[in-house]
Amino acid sequence: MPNIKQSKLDSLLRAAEVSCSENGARLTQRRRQVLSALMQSSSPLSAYEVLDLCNRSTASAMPAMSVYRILDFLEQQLLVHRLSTSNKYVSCAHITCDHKHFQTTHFLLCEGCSSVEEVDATEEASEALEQMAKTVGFKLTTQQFELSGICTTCQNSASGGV
Amino acid sequence: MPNIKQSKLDSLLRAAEVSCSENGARLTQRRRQVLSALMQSSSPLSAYEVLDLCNRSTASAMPAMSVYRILDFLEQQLLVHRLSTSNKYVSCAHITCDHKHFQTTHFLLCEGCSSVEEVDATEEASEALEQMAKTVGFKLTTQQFELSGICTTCQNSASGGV
DNA sequence: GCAATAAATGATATAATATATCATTCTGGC
DNA sequence: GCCAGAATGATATATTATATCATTTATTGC
Repeated sequence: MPNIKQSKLDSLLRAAEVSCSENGARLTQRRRQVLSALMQSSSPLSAYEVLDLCNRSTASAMPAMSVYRILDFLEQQLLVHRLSTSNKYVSCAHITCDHKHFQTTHFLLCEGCSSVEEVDATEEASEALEQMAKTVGFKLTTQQFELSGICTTCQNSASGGV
Repeated sequence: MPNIKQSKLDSLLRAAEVSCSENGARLTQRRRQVLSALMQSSSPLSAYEVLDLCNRSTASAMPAMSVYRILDFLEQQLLVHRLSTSNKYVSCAHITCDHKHFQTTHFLLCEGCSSVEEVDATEEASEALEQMAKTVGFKLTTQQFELSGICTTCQNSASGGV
């Protein structure tokens, strides 16, 4: 499960903290706990899965309510993304770099290992979708797409698992 | 709410019945009731919304369990589609025509009036998305996309509603 | 530093959504 | 009519999410 180095995790959390303070927000202990759980997971987590992980790592139990509140907060801060097709959450892949979402984001969800790849939309894809919508008079506003498929690793391993 | 003519509804239901029997399945009274509710709705409905509509139109109350079962059935028959971004259901737009889903289907969801437009993917869109996924080694399997936007009607009415 | 204020969290209740399971009814083939 | 399988009813319960008020923690102005 912790397929991430401690040093990496620390630097991610530090970047997240900076990002928050730039918005006049605080990355509190609880929020750090939730974000940390997501960062350490190799796959998206439901709110209650996050809750379980948090309550496994600390003595003081966190109420479910807090997890929802904190996930909302982290989402607003663009530190996590909510995958609406599965009602689960992933930490943002852009926390360490510039941490901007210039264009539409695509999430590639592996059906084999449940991993998620966060990629920016290509010009071609955005245009093709816009054009398609335009033919029936629709003006797109979607900023996020969730696509299912098989990742490289799972394609190469016949079994399909990790 | 019933923005569909009775004659139209009847022909849709008849087509659905034929489609079922071609698969060796039956469109029972209950199933017809559920499908009919979705056909008459101008926007996607949650399972419990379907339930309410069904229970408004008949004397004998339907248990929630049945609605879920029947929605699963209708989905397997490709008579309804489940929108995973909202956990709601819509009746298939292809029931009267050939009723086939040759390629990937896109659902255009209007943020103004909640209407849904079901369209087939264009070559360009499919290719562009595949190509994009390919750059990170993903092989797409998604057959359904849900895109948010504003429909023609809502674009033209300043208020944004119907 | 300290009271006043706002932000965050805790605690609890409950709403909304979905599934599991077994009993009963309906249907078509014999 | 009887049987087997399909469909539905009935009930319980799991899962997910929100509402609300109390309490604690941080921040600000003094």
